[in-house]
Amino acid sequence: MHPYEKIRSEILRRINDQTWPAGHVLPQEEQLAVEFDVARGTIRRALSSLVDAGLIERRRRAGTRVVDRKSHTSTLTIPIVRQEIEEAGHQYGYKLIKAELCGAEQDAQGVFGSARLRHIICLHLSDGRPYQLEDRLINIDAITEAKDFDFGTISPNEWLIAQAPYSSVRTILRAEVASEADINHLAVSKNDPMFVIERQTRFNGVPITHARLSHPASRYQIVTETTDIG
Amino acid sequence: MHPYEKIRSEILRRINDQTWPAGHVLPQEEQLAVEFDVARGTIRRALSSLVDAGLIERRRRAGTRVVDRKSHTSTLTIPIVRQEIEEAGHQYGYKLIKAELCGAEQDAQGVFGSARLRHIICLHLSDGRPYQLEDRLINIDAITEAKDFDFGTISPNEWLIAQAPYSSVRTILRAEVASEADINHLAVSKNDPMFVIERQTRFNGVPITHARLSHPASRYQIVTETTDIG
DNA sequence: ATATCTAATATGTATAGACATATTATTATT
DNA sequence: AATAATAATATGTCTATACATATTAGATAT
Repeated sequence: MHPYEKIRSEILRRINDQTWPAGHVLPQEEQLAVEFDVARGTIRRALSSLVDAGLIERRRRAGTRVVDRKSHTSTLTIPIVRQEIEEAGHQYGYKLIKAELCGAEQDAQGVFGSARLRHIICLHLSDGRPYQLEDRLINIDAITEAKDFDFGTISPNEWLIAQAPYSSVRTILRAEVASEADINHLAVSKNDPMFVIERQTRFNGVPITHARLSHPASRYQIVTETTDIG
Repeated sequence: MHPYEKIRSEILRRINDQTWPAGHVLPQEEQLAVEFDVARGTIRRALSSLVDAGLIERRRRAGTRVVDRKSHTSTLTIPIVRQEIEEAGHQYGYKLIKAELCGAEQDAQGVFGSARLRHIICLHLSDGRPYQLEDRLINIDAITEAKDFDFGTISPNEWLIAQAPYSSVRTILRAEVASEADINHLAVSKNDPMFVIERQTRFNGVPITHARLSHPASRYQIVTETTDIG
């Protein structure tokens, strides 16, 4: 165990046992460096990982204080669907349903402005069973190669991640009742609940793509686990 | 803009425009330090934030390589429910439905072993309207104060976060059809979809609490946005 | 060929000192 | 009493150097 890890553990202990309760201002770096008999840089290393973990906040001149935790944060990882299915040990299948050019009329949220779009609907299968219905818009003014690409065998999901860089992603998670399209393609019934992921990516502010990914609720859930920094 | 930020941007640019495609091994720290005319520490600062962003991977002796992105990661923040409601500008309300001692029989997942438990069911309201139904088990062998605490006015959610430290959290997100309890307390109908958050916290490996938080799907969704490190 | 030991090496950690900068607290001015 | 200028200060960044360590590539032995 490195010195910075030992120091981090000790500080964590003091936060957890309320020696340093929420709102408490910690001793400054120089003082901690003296206490633990290390260089200031080592103290900074320990503290910065506690900042990342959301346990403390630091501000110049004001110092370091223990955060009053009002939320749980964890890292949400949404793999590309083929990967997800294959890692679960199943056979991945893909079917293109529709791929046509369109304009702003399909863009219900109006995020793409006046850009020309391609509208793609496709189905991802796990062991031949419908797993995810993908309904996607791609900005072909930004990704010109998307205009004529044949999505018959490669899904837009996969193609885009290899092709188009993105710098920011907005993800919405929600439950919905099965739509007409869901019922038609995902082998679900009227009134069945769906787990829907909506995702929008941008590159340097320019909207690249918007996707609605719907799953039968009975066959889908998202699990996240925080890493324990004892 | 600090030197390390400029360097990070430049490296990011090279990754995005495929100068350094997925799998490519970057020049080593010393070489980058010469190229950008900075100290090695500054290069490390730039690279480590790209590691955090999931864009590169580093291994001793093997070097630094561009990750083949197979997933989108973002930070999921689940605030405590009172905070969530009040920040949306609504009036928070709380109602205890049930709070009794029990044993392992209520622990469907069997995570608590033979620990004694307290089983609490309560309702969170937004402007008087049912918002979230909380069904929780607390390990009273680990949190002894929970045995006799009166949850009549303070919700276990809030009480626990102030009381009990946790070091790891497992969160499951899923869609379900309304259960009997949901229908009884959340003003939803049979067949209505629910958005369910299941959360289990541990402290140094000991299970502290398990909660099932259900919301009417029509009134709830989770939004996450990655920060753009252009 | 296969397994094991050995050396090379890129990243990881720690130190110590200098300077930068946001933010707060104090003082001076209106 | 409110506002603006000024000084103090804790954190943030950068440098330069030394040593540690995981991992790999090559040499050696089985």
